[in-house]
Amino acid sequence: MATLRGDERLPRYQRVADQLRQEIADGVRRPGDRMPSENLLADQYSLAPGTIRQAVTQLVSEGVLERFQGKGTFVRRPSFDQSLFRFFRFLGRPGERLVPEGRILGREVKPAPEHVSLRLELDQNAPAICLSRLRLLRKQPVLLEEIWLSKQDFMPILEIDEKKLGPLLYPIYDEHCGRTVASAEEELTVEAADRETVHTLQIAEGDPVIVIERLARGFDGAPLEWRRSVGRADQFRYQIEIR
Amino acid sequence: MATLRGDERLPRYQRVADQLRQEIADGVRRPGDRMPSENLLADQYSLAPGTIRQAVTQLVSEGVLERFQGKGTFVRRPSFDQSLFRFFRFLGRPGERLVPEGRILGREVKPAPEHVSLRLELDQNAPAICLSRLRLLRKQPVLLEEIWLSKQDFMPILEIDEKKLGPLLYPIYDEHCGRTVASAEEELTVEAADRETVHTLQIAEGDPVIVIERLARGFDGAPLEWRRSVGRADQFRYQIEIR
DNA sequence: CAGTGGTCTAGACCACACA
DNA sequence: GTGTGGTCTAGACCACTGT
Repeated sequence: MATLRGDERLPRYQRVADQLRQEIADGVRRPGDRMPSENLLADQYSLAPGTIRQAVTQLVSEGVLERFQGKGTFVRRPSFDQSLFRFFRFLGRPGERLVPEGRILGREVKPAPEHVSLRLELDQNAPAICLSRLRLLRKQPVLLEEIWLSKQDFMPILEIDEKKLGPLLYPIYDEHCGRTVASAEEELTVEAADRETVHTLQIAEGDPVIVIERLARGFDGAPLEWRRSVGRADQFRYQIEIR
Repeated sequence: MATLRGDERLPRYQRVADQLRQEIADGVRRPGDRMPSENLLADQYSLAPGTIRQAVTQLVSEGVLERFQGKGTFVRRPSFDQSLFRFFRFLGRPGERLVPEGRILGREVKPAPEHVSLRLELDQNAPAICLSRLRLLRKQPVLLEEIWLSKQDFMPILEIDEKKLGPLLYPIYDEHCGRTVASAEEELTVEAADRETVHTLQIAEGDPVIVIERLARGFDGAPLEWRRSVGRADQFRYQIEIR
């Protein structure tokens, strides 16, 4: 028997949805987990199955859950890999996807600059983790990334073997820190390459670079990671659908 | 009494949704129109109100309809203005929105090149309408656009006063041609400015420009307009949310 | 087979807009 | 008050998955 928390003035399906979403954000239910059946939830909350169904439908449309007829309802595994691949035409034959190599250049703990601590909602001067990573394709550098994390939440990152940090970070946040990235906001601009970038990306000074700033959030909307990626503009391609 | 068309193997709410969506794409119901009440639709189709509700809910989540409690359900007026504004930081104080001036440079009828006729699903060598437009901000050119339309569907565009074509085209497609743009796919790349662009945008040869290719579609997904916009990269900023 | 989600029905009552 | 959409119930039957 589960208790329905939250504001009593809200509709019941909304309160159920909020509660389940929070359980997922808190890691009580993890990506891939199977949810209780709708009938069981209905019994537990003493609500009609239709009401539970409405709550689950909302979480499905938010991308938090996935339903499979006959099998059950599961916490969705977010896959941000695709979003990375949408950025760059990463050469290769059309349709072919090359996994870019990742090389960690730095891993430090230091106070985050103000524009980072503001977005991550950290206290001013609170210690933060800063990673630098270079991404290469066929040994060619294409993207330089600066990644900021709250030290408090991502401590295990400091202990992990450098080789494992290479290609994909979000599964590591998930497995080692219990934090799942569920959504993100990105901002794209074009700038002229500065001295340092010129060197690491092996381009000419003043060549255009694409700058992608991303704030990644958990299922409950709390900010988890801020990153700034600088890439060769001549390799850049971004596709998007607008509704 | 309305007849339910479409594949009988599909669920009824799906067939209702398809039918209503098609009526909207065909202009039988126009943006801003009020839909029949859910109870009336239920009577007309001889279905339970809940089934109609499911169909309407789907169209709302697609962005085709809007519900207002107590008032009714309406065909949504798509507003693509905002998407234009998301592209450029258009200077001004933060939050301020300057409406860019639009100046038509050309309006011709000619066969579309292959990459255009393919995307607009036109017959090879079928006549098409091609508009060139320059967008300025505080008298400063920022964006050069090449816009392609099917001649058959957009004939009235050829007769309209040039001044009215200036700022916003989509309301004109709507009012004069009965075609509503409901969604679009965009692709962004960075290129070096060519001779012609250098001249019209008043930048230096080789300066980076942002290229936005857009295919706009109607409510039923049929392609309506293809455009290629070239803008100053130093004015460019794109914000997007990923889920 | 039993258990899951998917569709559909036929109501009840509530909240809001408008005349 | 009447009519709209919003919430909620309590079922029925179907389609699919796994045992």
